[in-house]
Amino acid sequence: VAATVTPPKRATYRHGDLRRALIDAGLELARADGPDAVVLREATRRTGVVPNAAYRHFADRNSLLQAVCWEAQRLAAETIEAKLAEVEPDEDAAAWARARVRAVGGGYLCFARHEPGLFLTAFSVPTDMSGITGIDEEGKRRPGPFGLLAQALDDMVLAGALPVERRPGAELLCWSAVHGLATLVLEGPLRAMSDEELASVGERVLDMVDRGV
Amino acid sequence: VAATVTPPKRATYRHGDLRRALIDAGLELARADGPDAVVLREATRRTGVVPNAAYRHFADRNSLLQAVCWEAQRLAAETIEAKLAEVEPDEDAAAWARARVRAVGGGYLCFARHEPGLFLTAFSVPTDMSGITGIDEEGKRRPGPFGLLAQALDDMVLAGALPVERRPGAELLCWSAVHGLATLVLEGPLRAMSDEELASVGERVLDMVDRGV
DNA sequence: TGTACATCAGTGAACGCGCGTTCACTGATGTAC
DNA sequence: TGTACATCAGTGAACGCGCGTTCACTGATGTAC
Repeated sequence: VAATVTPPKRATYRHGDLRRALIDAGLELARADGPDAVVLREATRRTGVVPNAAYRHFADRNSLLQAVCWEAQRLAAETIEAKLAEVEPDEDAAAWARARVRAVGGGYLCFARHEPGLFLTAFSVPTDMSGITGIDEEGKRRPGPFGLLAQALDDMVLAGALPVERRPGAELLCWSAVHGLATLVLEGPLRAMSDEELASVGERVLDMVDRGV
Repeated sequence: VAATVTPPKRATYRHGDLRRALIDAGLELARADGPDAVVLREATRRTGVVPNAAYRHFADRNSLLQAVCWEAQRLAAETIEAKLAEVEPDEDAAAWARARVRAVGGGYLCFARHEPGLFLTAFSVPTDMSGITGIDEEGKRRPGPFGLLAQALDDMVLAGALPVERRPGAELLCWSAVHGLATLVLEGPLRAMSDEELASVGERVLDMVDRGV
């Protein structure tokens, strides 16, 4: 859709960090038009480099997409963490834990709304993120979106807000509900929905999860 | 992925019902590999016709895809109707209505599981199916998947199993939960799930909806 | 400190592919007289 | 019942496009002596 944006210029022969630059370019493409828009040639073009240069850093187009996908997941996790940080501590531990789970869901929906392309890239590209384990970022291991949810649910159990026997698999219930709403709104038949509508339906979905889990 | 399967042969110059044949071919492509696989040229190839012949019946590739998408929705509706038909009447009107809503969800998941390509084609191609109104089929108007759900929820209200004030928008809650599970399992990070696992998680999601709506 | 050389990041040119779509055509059909 | 003609479904050939990927290369860097 969008034409080549960045005028490719470079002083040095070596690029510096081409790998990083390609991922960033791919991220922009994904942001604008979703995972299918992560086109190897376009990424190199925007980086001011010849197409095959990418093969020094990625085995093929798919490897690049994979890297972009992880990055998108990391960004999603950041949005969720921001929402989590907004939750103010409550004396009632159960209520607080509950609020945190809601915040995870809210952050997820928020990310879907504001970064539709990245959302699709993060969550509909075949990647194994089912583990609770996280994502590398500058060396540290941090929990991904799924990990944050799992953690919040664990906290609910600790706070006595969720019976232990209901805990296993609870991630899936939460995730399904919220993910479903997100995709229906993004690519599905609910695209016409306004921000307010989404917010209110979002709350209702979270209510349902809260009551039903 | 799949090579050209059908050897193109035709006795008459005129095809008979090329439009129908192209839709059917497109449906096969969608069944095998999802909406992106609905490729105009391949559809004509399988129909034993020259590529541009398609333009007598469809304005462009997208029109064909749209037609295939509707057809896929119709098939989804049929699966759901089959599940609905299996629900045996209950003296308790409320319980029966409840069971019918569950059946709608179950049919949806069932379709997603057995026809992943068609499922994606039906529900992730931009189409306005938000109306409760249905789909043309041999002249008759029949409710689509969404319509069946709406109807089942209406019945719940009538049976007193759902407070009227909770009715508006309830479709979205149900649909989100079930659709989310379906897409997570299909293209998302839960692809490894076995049939049994899916069935049991499916039940739990339906429980959640049941309790939470 | 200076030179020889291995390393490897980025280049230049090209490949084969399949796609959607357009053009001017030809062949079979159905209708009017 | 038979012929002239309009209609339009399907043909044949071609277009431009952008993609992923491969090849043999050249230029800058860093290390060993």
